[in-house]
Amino acid sequence: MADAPDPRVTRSRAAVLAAARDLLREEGPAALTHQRVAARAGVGRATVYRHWPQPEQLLTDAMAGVSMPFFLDPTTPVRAWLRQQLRVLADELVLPDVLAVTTSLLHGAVWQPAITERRDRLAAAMADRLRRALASAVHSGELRPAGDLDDAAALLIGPLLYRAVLEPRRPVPDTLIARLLDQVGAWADDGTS
Amino acid sequence: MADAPDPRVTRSRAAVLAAARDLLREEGPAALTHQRVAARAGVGRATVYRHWPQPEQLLTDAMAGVSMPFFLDPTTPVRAWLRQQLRVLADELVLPDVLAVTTSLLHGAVWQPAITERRDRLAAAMADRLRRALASAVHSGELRPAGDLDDAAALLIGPLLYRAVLEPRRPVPDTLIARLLDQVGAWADDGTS
DNA sequence: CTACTTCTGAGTCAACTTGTCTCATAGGAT
DNA sequence: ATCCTATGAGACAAGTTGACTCAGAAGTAG
Repeated sequence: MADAPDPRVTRSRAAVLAAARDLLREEGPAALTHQRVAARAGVGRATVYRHWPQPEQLLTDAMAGVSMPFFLDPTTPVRAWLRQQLRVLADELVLPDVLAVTTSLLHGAVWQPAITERRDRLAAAMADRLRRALASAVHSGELRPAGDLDDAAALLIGPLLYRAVLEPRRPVPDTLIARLLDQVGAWADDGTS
Repeated sequence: MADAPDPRVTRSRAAVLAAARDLLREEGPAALTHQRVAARAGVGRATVYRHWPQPEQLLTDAMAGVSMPFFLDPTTPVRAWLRQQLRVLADELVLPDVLAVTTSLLHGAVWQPAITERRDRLAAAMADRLRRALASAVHSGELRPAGDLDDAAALLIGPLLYRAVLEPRRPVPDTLIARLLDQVGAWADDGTS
């Protein structure tokens, strides 16, 4: 039972992680050295080494602080839920914290196996959630799909990702989201246009 | 007139850039230190410093070696040309060299102004080329657009980018590309289905 | 072929960073 | 009040960085 967490440990970890998140957002993952994080957190350098012997773990934990709870708990009608989820995703993706974590994840995944695994889990989770939600809509008769449901993640999230990382100054209009929705298939008219 | 390029300079630059590209592909931009590049290129460390005083320039030049000549010189019918361009783009994006440059570009653009500018130029060029090609198709009556042509880049390239950086093990089937094409608008029947 | 200019690579050097270790001390449990 | 443990300060060797020097090789011009 790890039931008695020393308050000092809790405090140190929190301060370091907050500093790491700030540095990640402001200057990118390369700034997450033990020294800089320790200085920013107002903490001894040795303390950072104690809790995170390898800088990679520090980056991982800092990224984990920004979670991505998208496409969870679908509601009916699925179309309205999906529209709202895509809207939220588009808006969140351009937030500095989220963008920093996203690009660091995509970038790090190319060369660091630990991050590759994280990325794969995220991608699989998103694809799976979307597939399930859409499958339920198909089952209930709300949606007549226009193609493989396994492609839905790429089709729906892809354009939002493109805007966030390649054209960050162009916001995603609601009309674009509507277009993405229509592309998934034919939706039964539910009055929400 | 810089008409007399010293062969020694040419040779050194070529060797260093080749080494830099290899390192970028194999280990990412963080590996592009003067020391490692010099060692890999079989060149003196001072030589690398002479030509690229700042490591950032070295990264930029190494990335420039992998160009992205997509969506150039549209032909008619535009639909067939676009399908072929998307096919090539999807296939190229997963190549190690291209993927390394792409993710480094997206990642670096978040914090390094020089790379931000590169990314913006690339994004603007792709959007512009696509917009022009589609506009000509509209003008010739080949395409009846289903929405803003300025969104075409995000709609067409976004899903391919998503697959490349988030689901690199899932190839892009031709059926997905066909789906992307149909989403741009209604194409006049040209017999190529 | 000779004399010149320029680039190269090896090396030195100080400043800095990294990872490890020690130790006095303060915060927190009992 | 007493013990325990995490902390922060600092020391330390090893490695890296960026700047510099210099002899010699490569290339050019006569």
